Amino acid sequence: MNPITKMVGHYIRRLHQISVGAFLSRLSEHNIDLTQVQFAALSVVREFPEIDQTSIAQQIACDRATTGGVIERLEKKGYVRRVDQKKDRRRNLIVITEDGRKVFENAIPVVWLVQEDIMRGLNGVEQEELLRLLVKATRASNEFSRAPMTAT
Amino acid sequence: MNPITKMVGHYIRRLHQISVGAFLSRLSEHNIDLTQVQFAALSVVREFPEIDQTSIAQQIACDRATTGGVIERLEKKGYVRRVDQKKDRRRNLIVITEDGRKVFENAIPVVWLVQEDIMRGLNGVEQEELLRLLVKATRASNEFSRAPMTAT
DNA sequence: TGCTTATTGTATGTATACTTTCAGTAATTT
DNA sequence: AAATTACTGAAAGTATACATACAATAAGCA
Repeated sequence: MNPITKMVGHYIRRLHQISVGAFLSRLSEHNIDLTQVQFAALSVVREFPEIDQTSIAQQIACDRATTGGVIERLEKKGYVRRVDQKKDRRRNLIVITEDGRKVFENAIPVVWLVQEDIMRGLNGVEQEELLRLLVKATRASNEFSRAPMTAT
Repeated sequence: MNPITKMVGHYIRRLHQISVGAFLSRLSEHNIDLTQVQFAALSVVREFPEIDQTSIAQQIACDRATTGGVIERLEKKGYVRRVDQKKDRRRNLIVITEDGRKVFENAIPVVWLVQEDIMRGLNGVEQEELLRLLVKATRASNEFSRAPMTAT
């Protein structure tokens, strides 16, 4: 018996693969060109009208380098704009565009379907319990993570 | 309230980040140079003395391209060897080396510590329940995944 | 036997996700 | 005011993780 079949990390990796895959196929079914992380970034940019990349990184729990790439791809698709700021010239302020807002709103109902896809093997009680345990475990280890979430 | 804070996928991604991070720091504390996936691949190569890349891919649930890269890095470190086969010249047989065997065995106890790290916020009952739910959800969605696990 | 199909590994391109390092800029301290 | 420290974004390097396409090879079938 292979030791990996008893390791949580292995199943977390698997479920992450499944989650990413389900997200992509569901959204492309609806002709929406967004990844999971791009959706997360867009949701933050929408919520906070003028936000810089470092703050986005903290909200979506990616590091600055990764977040920079995510924003770059969103910008290339025309869903956000980078605005130079005069007050602090190190920072880019990221602003959602009309296209970005539209795509995000179209994506929301589809994204809820993905939740079902991921947990399709579990009944209602189990689904709630999995979410609860994931949140609890994540919260407890958040501070030990390289890119901790600093927002609630 | 940001919608991503209610999405399972978001927490699965977070816990995966935490898991990968914990794995790397624990193992580097013990001067072992292995990633989670490399460990998984090594464990399969050890269990099946003469195995080809596609079969490894199925066991660790990565696609062939990704697995090729993993094996390449393990080969570069001297933990596995690629052996040309005469019977079927498309296939490489992957064989674990003595170094690889040693590293793997040293890694095993450290890897168990990682399991604790990941679930440090949960009590014993919750830890078992999380593992159970992860296994159940993964199994149910396995067939829908791009790189399904074909081994038990 | 010859043709078609399937399989294996690889190459290329994209997207996360991190590390380190760096330049430019701002804030703080002396 | 000058020096130090901190912050911001970006660049380069590594490792998954996929899609797609391809060449070489093997297996199946007519």
